[in-house]
Amino acid sequence: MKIMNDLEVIERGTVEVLTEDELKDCLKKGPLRVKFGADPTLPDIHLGHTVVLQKLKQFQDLGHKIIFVIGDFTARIGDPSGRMETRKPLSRREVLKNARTYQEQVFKILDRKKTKVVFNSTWLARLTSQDIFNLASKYTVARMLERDDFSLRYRKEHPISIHEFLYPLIQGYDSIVLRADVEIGGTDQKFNMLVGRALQKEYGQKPQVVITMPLLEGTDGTRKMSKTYGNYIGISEPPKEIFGKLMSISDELCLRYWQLLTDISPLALSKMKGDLKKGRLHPREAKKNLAVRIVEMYHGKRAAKEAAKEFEEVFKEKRLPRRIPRVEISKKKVWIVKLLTISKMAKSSSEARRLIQQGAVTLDGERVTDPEKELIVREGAILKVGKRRFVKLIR
RNA sequence: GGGCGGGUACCCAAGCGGCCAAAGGGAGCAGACUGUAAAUCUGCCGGCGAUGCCUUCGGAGGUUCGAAUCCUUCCCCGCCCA
Repeated sequence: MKIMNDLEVIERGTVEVLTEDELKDCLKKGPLRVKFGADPTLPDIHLGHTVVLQKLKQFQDLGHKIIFVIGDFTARIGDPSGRMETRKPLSRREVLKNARTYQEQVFKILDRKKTKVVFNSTWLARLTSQDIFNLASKYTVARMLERDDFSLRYRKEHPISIHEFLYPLIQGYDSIVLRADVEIGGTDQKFNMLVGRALQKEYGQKPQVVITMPLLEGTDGTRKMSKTYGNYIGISEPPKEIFGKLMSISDELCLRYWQLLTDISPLALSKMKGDLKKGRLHPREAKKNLAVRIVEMYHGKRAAKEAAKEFEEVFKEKRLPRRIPRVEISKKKVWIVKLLTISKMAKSSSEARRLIQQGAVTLDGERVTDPEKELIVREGAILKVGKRRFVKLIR
């Protein structure tokens, strides 16, 4: 009975479990070793990562052991998953720095006490070329080319480097070393994780159960959330930012975010769906609740409340934000274009001119339309560019 | 080793002697509309105190009144044959 219940919790929200039967068997045998790997290629983890992390948390709550593999070695090879081109290799220093912030952030979700953190360079850096050849002999080029991203690149005559073929093998080797019972990752990791399974078999181990989680769409609603696309929300961003970004997602995304990013029960979710459909709940409210909930998760109740309040004030009541960056102006008279560039509101004076011409600039609520305008700086004057960027002028 | 095709702005991609700061698309930014929605529409989208000037089309030279476009050379990339 307990097993059936655990199974239900584990499977909720997953895309695939390979295979369910194996998972059941494993559950019978007691606590599982659940592997989760992350290559510290970028310093911040964003909401997209949290989908998998929350699943891991559920495993922890059920009493299983999480092995968090920091791919300090693999990061330097570069995961080819979903890529149309080879990744640029990272320096050892960058990787280590990223790894540190990763850990900090990951434990906002995971229970530190129930997590074992390992660095895969510990064993991977020690492999001899002999070991690597041996490993490489366990898999074939044809099977590698089955992979979507590889075959696409191959067909399009884009380069594929040999080391990219090695990547899945190396990652799979982690599973062998760790004797993983289960590995969890996004759907983009399916291939790599399956290679791990195949290799475990080759090395005489019981193959790991592979669980894939959906990839979260970014704030643009189409592509997966990723820093390179600039459509991400980092969990370490200021509450105000997280709140604002969440408020500007589309209504369709809102429900998806509820489902994947919060611990909302299936029941509550379907109720919300119904309410939205029947007009009992305004989409904006649903979004606001979501924003509050998520900020709460990473910054606490108070921050969430404040962010919500300020949001209302600035955008609904058109009031000024609480904290406005100050810029000191020494001269009494300033050319507007200069003012915009020195206050970093515009990257170049060409851009400053453009913004003025497009009517994006106001000073104390008054629109500035003349790019040649010389203005007298009033202490505490508010310069606004676009809808949300403010600066206070100080003498 | 041989043959072929390429390197253009943040990305994709046209242009192949002047009309090119360089078509088109995407991203981004701004404005309108709104719920800071999304979608849509419009504009902008190298730099410069700026009706002009300066720097860009892989690098360096050259031809020409004039080069992203032609020539030489170098670097880089892909494919095919071996």
